[in-house]
Amino acid sequence: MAKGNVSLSVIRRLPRYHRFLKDLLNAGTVRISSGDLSAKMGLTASQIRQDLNCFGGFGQQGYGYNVRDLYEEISKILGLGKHRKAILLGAGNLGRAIALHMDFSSRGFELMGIFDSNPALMGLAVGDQAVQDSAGLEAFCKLHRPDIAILCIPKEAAKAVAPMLVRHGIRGFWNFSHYDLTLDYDGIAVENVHLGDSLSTLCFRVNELEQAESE
Amino acid sequence: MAKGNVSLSVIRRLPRYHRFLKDLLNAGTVRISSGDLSAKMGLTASQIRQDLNCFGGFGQQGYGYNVRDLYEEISKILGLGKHRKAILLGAGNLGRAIALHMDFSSRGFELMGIFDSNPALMGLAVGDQAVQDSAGLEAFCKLHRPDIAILCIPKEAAKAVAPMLVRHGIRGFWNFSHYDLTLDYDGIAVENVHLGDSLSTLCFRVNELEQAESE
DNA sequence: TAGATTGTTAATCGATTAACAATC
DNA sequence: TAGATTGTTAATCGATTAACAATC
Repeated sequence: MAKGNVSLSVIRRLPRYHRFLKDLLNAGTVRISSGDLSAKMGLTASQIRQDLNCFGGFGQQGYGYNVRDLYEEISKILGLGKHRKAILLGAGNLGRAIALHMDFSSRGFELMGIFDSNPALMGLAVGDQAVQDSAGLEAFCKLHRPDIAILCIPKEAAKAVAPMLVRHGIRGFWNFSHYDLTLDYDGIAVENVHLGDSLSTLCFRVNELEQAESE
Repeated sequence: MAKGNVSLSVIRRLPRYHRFLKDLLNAGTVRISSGDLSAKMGLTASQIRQDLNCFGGFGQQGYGYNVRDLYEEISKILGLGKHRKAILLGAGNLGRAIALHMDFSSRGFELMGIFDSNPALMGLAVGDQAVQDSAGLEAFCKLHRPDIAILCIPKEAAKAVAPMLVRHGIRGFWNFSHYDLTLDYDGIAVENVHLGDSLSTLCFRVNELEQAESE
């Protein structure tokens, strides 16, 4: 399945393929060619074939790709359905929304615990969980060995807690904080979600379009 | 200031420069060289100089860059501090968190209204706003002419409401839904935040690291 | 078999990095 | 002036696109 090192650009497109294939599957489509899929997704057919062939030949000449097979292959490649253990740090607005809004289980994760240091939030119900005191976080990690940590805490708190998490075997961070984990840790997967940066980018692009218009 | 067309890769780095410069400014740093900044940010000095020179020569040979000046230049380039009008569609967990968590005003936006179609949410207070009925959305748009719409609604709802928003002059979408706006509209800025895709990518990368370890 | 479409190699394009002359 | 560091051009690298032989 895996073929050496696949570039991050390719990997980042996989979840999107996965989504489109799921829709096709739900719509009852049995087969699709790279050409048809490219039209639906706004990519080139070449890129789709190139991307998929990083992982193996899933198609059939003259026919295209079987939607269900390809969907399941990509699920496997992504490693969804592994039930890794996740913990969430920070039960503020964003943290609570992430806990309630995301479908963790369909993406190979189980949310095992929600932690915060604010006494006012202790015991607060968030979905089927109760917010726990960060004071117990290290003991929890020792006992349960979570695989990934979701950081919905301020920059300084993230910086302070990260070494402990790494020491206890955390393998990935889903990082909503402004702390630059990538710079300090090696061999650990970090996915940054910088919402503020995204909004700033939108601001730039709206201005750019407006300027182009008035010229 | 603007120098023709700047690539999206460069633009996406600007908010990050902006953040680091703000930190330097708060720390009282007066000047910084591309070399020092590159070490802090994990980039090459070359790239920093290349990026900045898309917009003009902000440095001084033999000295480097003045932190405050550069910070303000980038603010200007991004167009922060313009007070554009934003509306938020979808007052679910994610929508409410975005409304409460983001600092819109420091990024050139003013959140003018929050809309939802769920009767149970009507009038609910979210920060200093109350959730309004989507039934009144078109009239609101006609009257207030919002610049951007934040979509925290399901795919089908996004698809249904987008044409109306575009008709009333929306210039940008901050899109948290799975609807692919980019495919249907031209000349409108779309920033997608696909949280699910990001989580799936993390899943892949954690697996990849683990496999590499066991080899 | 003929038509369609893949898998894969080669060509192109764009982005990053290196190098260095200009200059503060 | 000498040292430092930019702005900018040239070289490298990687990603995307095009082309086509293989083959279902």
